[in-house]
Amino acid sequence: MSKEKASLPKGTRDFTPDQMIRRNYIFHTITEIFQRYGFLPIETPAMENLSTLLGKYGEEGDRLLYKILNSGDFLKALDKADWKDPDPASISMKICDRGLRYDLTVPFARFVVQHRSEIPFPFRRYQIQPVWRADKPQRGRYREFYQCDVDVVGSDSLLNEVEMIQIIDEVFTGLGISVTVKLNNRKILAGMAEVIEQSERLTDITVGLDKVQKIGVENVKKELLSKGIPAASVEKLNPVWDLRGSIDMKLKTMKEFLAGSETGMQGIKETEEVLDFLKPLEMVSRLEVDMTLARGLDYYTGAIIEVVADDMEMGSLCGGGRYDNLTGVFGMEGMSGVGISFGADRIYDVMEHFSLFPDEAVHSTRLLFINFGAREAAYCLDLLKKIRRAGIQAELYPDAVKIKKQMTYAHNRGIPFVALVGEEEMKEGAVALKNMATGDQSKLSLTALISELRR
RNA sequence: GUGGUCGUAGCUCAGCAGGUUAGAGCGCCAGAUUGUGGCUCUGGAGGUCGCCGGUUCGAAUCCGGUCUUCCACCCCA
Repeated sequence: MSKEKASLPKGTRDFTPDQMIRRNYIFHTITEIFQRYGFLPIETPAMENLSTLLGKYGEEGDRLLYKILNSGDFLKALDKADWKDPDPASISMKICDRGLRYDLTVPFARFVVQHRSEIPFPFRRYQIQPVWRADKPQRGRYREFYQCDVDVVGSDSLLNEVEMIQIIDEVFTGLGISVTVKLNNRKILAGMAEVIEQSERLTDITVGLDKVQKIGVENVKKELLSKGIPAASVEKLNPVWDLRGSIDMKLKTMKEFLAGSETGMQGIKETEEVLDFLKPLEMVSRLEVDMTLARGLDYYTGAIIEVVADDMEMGSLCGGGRYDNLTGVFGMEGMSGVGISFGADRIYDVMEHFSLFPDEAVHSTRLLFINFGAREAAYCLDLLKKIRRAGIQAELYPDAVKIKKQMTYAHNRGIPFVALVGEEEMKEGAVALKNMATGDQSKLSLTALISELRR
């Protein structure tokens, strides 16, 4: 019989207890802040109907969706043409009705529409769950990863954008990560496309703009030209490349640039308003207005936000923005929302890189009882019950193996105290307590032991 | 999805112009110490050299494929 080799699908990972304790530290920090801002938790299924997911993330996004093969005889759905001249895209649509969720925002929009009668608007929810993308794995890029989302739907107020940025600031200062928060507005990008008379090429332009820091202005210009955007239009963008200096200076230049675009000016106005609210709030993280920040997701319509770690190449740690009509595709118009999403796995990698995890995060068993045999073990069980009731994390070694082995186990697990209760201690009604750090050992009564460990 | 890269003991890695029984450190197990971990000493176990196929008298070493890792592009948390 051939043995199966233990392995995992590409891009997925197990988490060891050590890692889970650290991951939970991140989740707890984030959850606590979400709750403090009055957000309510929800969960949605790992799989959604494929129709819910398709078309929401752009062409690239559709490619990265994991599709689930239908149960039963899924081949029935195919006709002769499919067999003769197979087209993977159309075939997959016929044999897959469901897919794994790609993010938490679209399922949330679906949730809102479906539960509209039960939800008090504006609805503030948070959601921490894994998502799946069929991307090629790299550092900071996994096929299964956790997102931590907060969204407000049913409110146009820019106060929501302000709160999102506050939450970002609190989360990252809470975790001790130094970040830069980048802010832009889709309306500004749309205005730019308008001003250079290339509105219909908005996506190409934003994708190009997004690459400026990475490949440089000249290469971006080349790319735009190669995509068929006229040289005259590309040249008109020059003021955007040259943006320098303070936020106010950038906005001033952009106002002149966008003067002819109503949409663009609206974007500027919104951005200024958010910044005005933020000003007296004194953020810890650096806030930047970045006119080249694009964000790929198609559904953003207003503010767009991205957070990157300082002094480390790690993509974005958090991203989000305003989407005016996500629920519209599910038949519920006029419902605007803003939301952000924290990438827990990237946050973990950054914290690991900078050694930002506190030691106290590892809180496990404090006292181990050595097992001397059935009679002694039964006696220890009774002591354990009282010790646990006193709130002390304690356990009994399950097998009556050599003391040395049991001591080694305690040592390897970092358990600070060991209790030895053999025949002699049972007779005396005492417990021999050994402090593993100092090596000191003394005989104590149960109450003395409890008060010792409580310190 | 395109291009490249890595893969030897549980871990980190050495070995490789093809040639007897594939090594080290750490870890693990046992003993020195039959009611005591960490330190020390002694001994031991553990490898289809990612997987499949090819070239060769002979392959960990060369070639092809495949899977995995990491990287660039694309895109993104």
